[in-house]
Amino acid sequence: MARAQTLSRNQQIVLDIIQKAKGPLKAYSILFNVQKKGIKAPQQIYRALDKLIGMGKIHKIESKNAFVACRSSDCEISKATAFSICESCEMVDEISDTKLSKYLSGFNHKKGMKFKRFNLEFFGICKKCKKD
Amino acid sequence: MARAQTLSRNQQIVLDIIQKAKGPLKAYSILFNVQKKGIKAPQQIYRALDKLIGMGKIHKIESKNAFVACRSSDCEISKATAFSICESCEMVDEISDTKLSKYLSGFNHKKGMKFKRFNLEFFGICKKCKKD
DNA sequence: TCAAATATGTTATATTATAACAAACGTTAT
DNA sequence: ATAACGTTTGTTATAATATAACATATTTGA
Ligand SMILES: [Zn+2]
Ligand SMILES: [Zn+2]
Ligand SMILES: [Zn+2]
Ligand SMILES: [Zn+2]
Repeated sequence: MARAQTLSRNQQIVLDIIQKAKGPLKAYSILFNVQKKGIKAPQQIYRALDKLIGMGKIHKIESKNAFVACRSSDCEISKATAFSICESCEMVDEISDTKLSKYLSGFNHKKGMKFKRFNLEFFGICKKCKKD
Repeated sequence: MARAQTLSRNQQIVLDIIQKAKGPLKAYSILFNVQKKGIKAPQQIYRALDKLIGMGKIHKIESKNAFVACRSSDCEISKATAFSICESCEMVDEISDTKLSKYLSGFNHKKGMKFKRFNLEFFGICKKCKKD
């Protein structure tokens, strides 16, 4: 069983650029940024992204088709993710709120479905954008 | 001010097919299904989808890039949406739980951002799929 | 050291979504 | 009525996002 504790070359390159970024990055923007490092095809990016998501190192912001580094130590397996998203500047902030997370993790569907995972996205205008 | 109480031709066609569907529909699958009615181009579908979303008649399931009819009378403006999604059969069910909705609508970000809207997606295996 | 699993490189293609422009239609005010 | 306005439609082209398929290389571990 390959419990990938260590990242492969491409995975590390992709993770680095996502972690350094100020905001969410799109797959093709990552691709353009790493072409100098020898990565040439979308597949290579998407494969790294998939693995990194699986490890909980990054998250996908579904409403934006973009990727952010995980800033919380809680969600190593990305089972319970929540984000705040500014509709003006595109800023994304990972929410780690224990109460919220517990509340949602304990939430059960009336129709008897047991949830394994959730993703929550809040939208609004961030403080910085409100000033303008 | 055009308060579209009434749907346009294409909007009605697209809404009809989404409402009749058993599960979420993708834009291009809608397109193929309405070509007999004279709709020929993706633009026509996406324009109708945008308007219908704006009216709260349908919702986009972000993690699937697919669209479902609104089954709840609560979310006329799609400000507070929650879904349960089966990872096996792709079934999507809109959750309308007043307590959940109130809890999330009242949730405020620590960093002072005021939320206008949220979307929540739960994932698991539905009852029907569990039996297999 | 050999087999299995994982990662890579590469080309091609599928899927999802928007841009741009022209024409038709439906209101409403004059 | 008719001009003016906003909205909807039709249409062609293209952009952006994501996966298929296959060959090779590298790592892991029995
Ligand atoms: Zn996280
Ligand atoms: Zn902002
Ligand atoms: Zn709804
Ligand atoms: Zn199911």
